[in-house]
Amino acid sequence: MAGRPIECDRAEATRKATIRFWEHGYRGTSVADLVAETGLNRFGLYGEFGGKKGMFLKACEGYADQSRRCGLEPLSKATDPEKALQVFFAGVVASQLDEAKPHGCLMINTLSEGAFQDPDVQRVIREHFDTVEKIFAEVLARAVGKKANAADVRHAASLLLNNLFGIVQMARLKPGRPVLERVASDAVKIAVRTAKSS
Amino acid sequence: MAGRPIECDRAEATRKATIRFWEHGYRGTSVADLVAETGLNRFGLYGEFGGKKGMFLKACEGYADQSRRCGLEPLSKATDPEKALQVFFAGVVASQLDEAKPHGCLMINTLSEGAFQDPDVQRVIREHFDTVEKIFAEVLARAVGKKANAADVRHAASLLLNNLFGIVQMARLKPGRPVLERVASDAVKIAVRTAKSS
DNA sequence: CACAAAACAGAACGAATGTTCCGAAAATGT
DNA sequence: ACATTTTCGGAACATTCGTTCTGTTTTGTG
Repeated sequence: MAGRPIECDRAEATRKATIRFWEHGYRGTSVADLVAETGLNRFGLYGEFGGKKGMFLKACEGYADQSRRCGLEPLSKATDPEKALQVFFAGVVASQLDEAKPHGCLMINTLSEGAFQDPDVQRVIREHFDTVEKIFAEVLARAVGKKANAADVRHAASLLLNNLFGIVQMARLKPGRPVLERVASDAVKIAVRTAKSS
Repeated sequence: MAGRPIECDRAEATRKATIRFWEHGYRGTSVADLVAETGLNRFGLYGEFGGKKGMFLKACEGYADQSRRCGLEPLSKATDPEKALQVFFAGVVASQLDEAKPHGCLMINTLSEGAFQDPDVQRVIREHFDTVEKIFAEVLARAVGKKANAADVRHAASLLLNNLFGIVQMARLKPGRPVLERVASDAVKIAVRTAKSS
């Protein structure tokens, strides 16, 4: 039962790997890159994460978790739902324009990558966006009030998710901050209006 | 001036290569794949296209060209602009749901791939979406009529492009045809209304 | 202080990558 | 028919890929 204790800091390694995957994608990241970036050695990488794919899964799970904790939880707790949505989307735009971060969103990037074909990866991504859409719907319902129609709210949430996808992709073309901000702002206004009208 | 005549059909080879890149991306397509798919041999591939990147560029150019010819030209020529936009977006949805075609859109897929970092590739993609947005704006202006405000129209075109991006990404999650169709339909309605209101 | 257990560092693996090169085959011009 | 020119088919190239394996070092336990 004795033995050398592990050196690796799983959390920190996952964080580093996430950045790398986020910026270069699954295919664009080699195990050598991961070793260099995370400080792990191959032994640890395979022992603790089960290789490249395992590491990618952990990265995705962590990213989704963080996204929901930082972005979505404030939405659920907000007293002014529409305002909260505006803040959320403004945050998305700001995040996309932040040059210190990789471009795009790891979840959305992965949607159009080969890695999405993997069942485990697909599960994480789908689960994430299911949650996002669900929370959108919940917040929209609160914004509308008691007379909310469930179908309209669900549809408005789809619109919102659609625009979220759009904004992140659009940001890659660097159309300028005002354009993105107005698109984001309008997307929220329109979604709220859609959720109301039947 | 004599010599064996070339066997390769450039147009057909480009078409085949386009399918492959569209489905698997730049990174996910190897030269061996291209050789197998197009029927070209390596000699022809390098001689006629200048290698993998050259082939990808030709594929992108051809795809953009075809997209504009089939999707956008009807928009420009339409007598009923709003109806034409509806038809256009319905076509996009149908295309995304068509299981005979690869998923997504080569242009949009490439936006979030490493290949987008290449200046030549980036030029083709940007040019394409500039054109798309410009035609959206032109059609929206016609839908609004003489009293169209240029800034509003431009913004509405951004909204439309944003939703186009969204729909294509959203389709990967396979949310069901009705959802996509309603998102598409609403996106057009909203854009037209936005272009009108000042 | 040994002994065993675990992790480290990196060599080694076969397969796949994009590209280049070369002998064989084929078609044209004389 | 012959020589020349060009393509063909695939071998060969050096890298790089993800993964495995093998000594060596470091730790905890008896």
